[in-house]
Amino acid sequence: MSMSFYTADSLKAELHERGWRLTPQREIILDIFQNLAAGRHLSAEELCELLQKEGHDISLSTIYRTVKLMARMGILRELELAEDHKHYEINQPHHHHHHLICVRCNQTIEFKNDSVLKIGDKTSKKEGYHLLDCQLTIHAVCPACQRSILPV
Amino acid sequence: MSMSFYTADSLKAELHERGWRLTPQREIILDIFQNLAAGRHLSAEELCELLQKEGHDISLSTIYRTVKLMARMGILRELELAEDHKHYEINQPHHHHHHLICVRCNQTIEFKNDSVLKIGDKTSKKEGYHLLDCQLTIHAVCPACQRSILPV
DNA sequence: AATTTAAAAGAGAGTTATTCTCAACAAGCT
DNA sequence: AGCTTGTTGAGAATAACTCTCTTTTAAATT
Ligand SMILES: [Zn+2]
Ligand SMILES: [Zn+2]
Ligand SMILES: [Zn+2]
Ligand SMILES: [Zn+2]
Repeated sequence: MSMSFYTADSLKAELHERGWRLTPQREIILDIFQNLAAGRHLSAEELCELLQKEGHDISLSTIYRTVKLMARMGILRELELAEDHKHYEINQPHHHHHHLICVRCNQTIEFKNDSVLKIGDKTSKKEGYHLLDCQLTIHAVCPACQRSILPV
Repeated sequence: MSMSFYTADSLKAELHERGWRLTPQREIILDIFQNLAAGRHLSAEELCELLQKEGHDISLSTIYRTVKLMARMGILRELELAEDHKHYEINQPHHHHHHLICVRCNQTIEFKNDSVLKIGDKTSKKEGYHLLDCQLTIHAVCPACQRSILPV
């Protein structure tokens, strides 16, 4: 699994390894995710608003490019919740969690489970893959929706 | 977990329970997925092409509506692979599998792991949710992409 | 078998998250 | 300081998916 904490310098080093550059935008976005409350995740739009609130005008194009880049580097987790857009959060194995989603009302519960990461480690190692992240997504019907007779 | 095999009759019964109807379109689409090779999954577009090849003209609207409906009933699994669209396959616990995806080239390996379903069962039961499906998605870098110096 | 009612299908427009394009800019090397 | 090339920003383009509305039809009722 990738390292659990990135500084501007370690990000710079890892970018340079691949011939890429550390820009102020990338540094600021990394900083936002580093300082996000545990368990909080942002969509591209939410990240854009948060950046503006803090006085940083970074274009949506750059935001989309940066979170995708960081996800592919293993710095961010790309979460597919039951919505029509992606969420991102910093990738720290210690705070690893997974999602239990109601397919009717989309209510989502986060839960932890240590064996999931072990399965991910074992499986990727066996195939020679370099693990970045693993996510268990459970689709189910929540208690409230089980009681309701309403369609969907 | 839901039943592992649906006939037209059992689908009809389950639809009627909720005041819904069994249409020829729904029956045909169920049949397609029942007869799909194990491990094969279809996008909405792919399903549409396959239906046309077999002489069934079902509109894309209906296809999108039907796979979404069947996923919410637990009949189909909705897979979020590393592409820009969803895939569907029949939901049979016996053939349950999960996905190891290269974030650079999107190559996907399917693998089985019995404990994943157990974790899903335990977690949903604990929260009072009715389990429909659970999927472990591993994001990683494949051996070929580890060797390549190319960006992305 | 005919009637009735509401669910579902089909066609196409509409939505929107995300990607693409390209000119202007700037990080980092010499 | 100058050069090379990766990156940004703005907006257009893309495409998966949903919505709207009219027509059709499943299936319950008479
Ligand atoms: Zn989360
Ligand atoms: Zn619910
Ligand atoms: Zn599969
Ligand atoms: Zn690869």
